[in-house]
Amino acid sequence: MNTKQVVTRFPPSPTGTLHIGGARTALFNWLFARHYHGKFVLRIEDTDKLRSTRDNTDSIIESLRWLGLDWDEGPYFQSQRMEIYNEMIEELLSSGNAYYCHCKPEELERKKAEAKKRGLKPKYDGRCRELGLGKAPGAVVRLKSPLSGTTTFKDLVKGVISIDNEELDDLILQRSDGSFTYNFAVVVDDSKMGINYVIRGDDHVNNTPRQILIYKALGEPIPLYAHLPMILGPDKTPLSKRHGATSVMAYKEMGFLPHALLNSLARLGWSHGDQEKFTTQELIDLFSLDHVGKSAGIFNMEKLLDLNAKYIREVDDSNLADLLIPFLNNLGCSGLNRKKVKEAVKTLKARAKTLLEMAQGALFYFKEITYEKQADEKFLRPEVLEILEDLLSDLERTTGFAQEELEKTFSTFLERHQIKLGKVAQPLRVALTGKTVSPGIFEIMEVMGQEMVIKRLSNAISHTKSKKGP
RNA sequence: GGUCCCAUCGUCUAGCGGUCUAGGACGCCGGCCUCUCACGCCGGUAACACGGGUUCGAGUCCCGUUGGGACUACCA
Repeated sequence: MNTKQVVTRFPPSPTGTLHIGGARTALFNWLFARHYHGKFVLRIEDTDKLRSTRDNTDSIIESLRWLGLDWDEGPYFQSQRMEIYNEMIEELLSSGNAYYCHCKPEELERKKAEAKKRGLKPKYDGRCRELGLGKAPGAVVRLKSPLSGTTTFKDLVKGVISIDNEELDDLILQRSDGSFTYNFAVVVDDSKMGINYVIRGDDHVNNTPRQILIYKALGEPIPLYAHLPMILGPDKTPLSKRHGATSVMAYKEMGFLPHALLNSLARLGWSHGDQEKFTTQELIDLFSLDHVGKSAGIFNMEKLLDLNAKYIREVDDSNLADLLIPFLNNLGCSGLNRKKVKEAVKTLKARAKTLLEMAQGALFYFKEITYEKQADEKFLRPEVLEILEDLLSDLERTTGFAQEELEKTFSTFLERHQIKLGKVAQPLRVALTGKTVSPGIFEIMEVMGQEMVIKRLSNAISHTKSKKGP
């Protein structure tokens, strides 16, 4: 039995915000670590000084927190680990597993182009490999990798993958400006941090043999790998900024619940029979790499929307009100009465797929309304004036504004006029909300309260009267 | 070009040689419910890329074809 603790990691590069693909990678690493009661490490790969920003780092961290993906160690910053990389370079140099190369970039470029033209592999020719060159301005450090043989690893999702070492050339570990390359830094960090499961995007499979070679040169144990399939946009190309909303924070702003996103991400590439909905605990208990699919998938917005709607319905009214208030504020509603928001939420929760949508649907409770043109023309007609006026006087007279009481008031009203509810419901709805679509009229009347209902109804009546003309 | 990876309904997927005339979910289309819209409920639509093997038997294993994708940087 292997008693070694599982250690996974998520190493975002702060050259952008956390996007859907990154979030899924983080989630799988997190789930795997939690499932095995292991450790989840966060490491910021900010070696690209030009493109890495503090804002992006903060935003990535905020996104992870929002999703509820907590880490046990870190965040580490690669930019603060230069001494370690340097030490490792020295070690490789002295063990003969790496060497200085003095070749000029332009020269290499030229050779590469030439090789390509002749249909050969554009790889480094190993000119400086055995020269025993020393440090010099413009020199880089290269890995002395095996010329023959194959490098094989058993990917936990893809199976055995092997590649001839001939395909790999002596890759650069340290650049001429002293900085370190990605493949090198990753291996050093993963190794130093004790990462034993590397779960990452599919786009790294080709890097894996190179990294394994570095582990071997370092004499360090090689982790187990699991490569996750890519997430594609609707056009079947890898998800990118072009696809609009790809950043996790954008989903927050659109009114998605973090758990809905999480659930949705989990189901993209992983499955557990026919189950679609999972609590976080179920995800942790059930997650395993052998039910991760091998093929790339398209991120399905419709399904996320549906899941989000389902989860919204599960949140209790009071919490939902708290979640909704910021969205309402953004839409210009201030000084909100929390209790009224809660009552409003009750009427809206089955009708909104996102918090934003719900806030928009709740606006008529909290802001002055305007009549939608179509609604106005179709339902606020002089023919219904008489009925509306009579209804208004009934509503003014009644003392009960709870739903059941309103229903009673209405049934006697309808009986007196010998009409069906359908006849008054739509005009009344337009009068109260300005729209033809809303929650049930009794529900909204109760939430609005007598005063507002009477005011809106009389406004609608005078508005309709004004249409008659002289 | 080379190397590597991938291939079930429109989409996410179940399927780990027989239970598959291929199941679930989203979407879409009907219906019921009904004061509108939703919710809910009921029903329907729709897929194993192709061709060879292996086997008594293949969606499931092997090979090839085709089609996607990744990598091929002194980016990560």
